[in-house]
Amino acid sequence: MTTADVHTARMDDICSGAGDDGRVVRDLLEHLGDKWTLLVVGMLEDGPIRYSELKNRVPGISQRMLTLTLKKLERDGLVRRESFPEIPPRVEYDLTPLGHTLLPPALAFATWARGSSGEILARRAEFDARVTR
Amino acid sequence: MTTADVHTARMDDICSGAGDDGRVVRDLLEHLGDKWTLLVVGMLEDGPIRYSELKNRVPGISQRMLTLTLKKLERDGLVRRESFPEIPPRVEYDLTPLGHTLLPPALAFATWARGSSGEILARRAEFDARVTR
DNA sequence: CAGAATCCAACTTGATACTG
DNA sequence: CAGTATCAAGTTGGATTCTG
Repeated sequence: MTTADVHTARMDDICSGAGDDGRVVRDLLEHLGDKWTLLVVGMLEDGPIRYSELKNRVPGISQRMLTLTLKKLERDGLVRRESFPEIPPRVEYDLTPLGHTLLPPALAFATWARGSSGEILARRAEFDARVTR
Repeated sequence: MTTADVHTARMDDICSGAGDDGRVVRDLLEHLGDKWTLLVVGMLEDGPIRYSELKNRVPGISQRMLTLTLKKLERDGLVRRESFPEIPPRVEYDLTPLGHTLLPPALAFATWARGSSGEILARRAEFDARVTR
C-alpha cells in the first residue's frame, strides 16, 4: 500500500463491521489519539534520545505522562528502550522499524492541523457568536 | 503543501515551542483524537447522510456521543448540518470543504492502523509475556 | 426521528513527594 | 538521571429517561 492509495481507501472498508477486525482498528485509533502519543513519536524521529532530552522537546509534558506514553509505545513495539548501567543512569529511546511506519500518517495529521488551525479557530468563533446570541 | 512534503516535515517544526502556534496544533491533535471523531468524519465521505443512518454506520456509538461529536465538528467548521422542517424530523450531515481536507490524513492513519494491527498485537503479547514472568 | 437532560462509573492527567 | 507511588481533580463515555 502506497500513499497514493490513501485517497481511494474508504473508512467503511478499513473499520468495517462490529467484528474483531474493525474493532482492533478502532481501538488503535483511540489508543494513539491521546494527548501526547503522536507528539512523542514525532520527536523520536531523529534516532536515540535520552529521557530528559525528550522531556525538553515535548513542551508541557509531565514526567508521569512521558513515562506512561513511552511504556505504552514500547509495549506496542513502536518504541525501543535501551538502558545503560551507568551512574548516573542513562536511558535512550528510539523508534523501531514499525514505529517509523507511523511517522508519515502522524506527520500528515500534524501538518493538516497546523495548516487548518486558523480556519478552524475562525469557524469556532463564528459558531459561538451565532449560538450565544 | 502536497502529500510528498509530509516526508520532509518534522514534528518539531510543526508543533514548535510553547507559544500559541504550537499549542493550537497540539490542542487540535488531542481534540480530534478521541474515540469517535475520525471515524465519524470518515463515514461522512459520501455526502449527505441522515443522523440515524450515520448511527448505523458507526458501530457501537451511542446517541449521546454521536450528537456531541457532530456538534463539535460543526462548531469547528468541518461538518455541515441541515435540518428539514418535516414530521418526522430529518437532519442531514456532510463534510464542508474544510472537512474534506481532513479525509486524507484520517484515512492514512486508519490505513496504517489496519495494516499494523497484527504486528502491534503480537508485540504487545510478547511484551506482556516478558513482563509477567 | 433526532435529539436534550441527567446521572454515574471509569478513565486520564497533573502535582507532589520519594528512590535506586 | 530516570524513574515510581500516591492522591486529587477533571474529563469522557454509557445508560436511561424524556420531548418536539
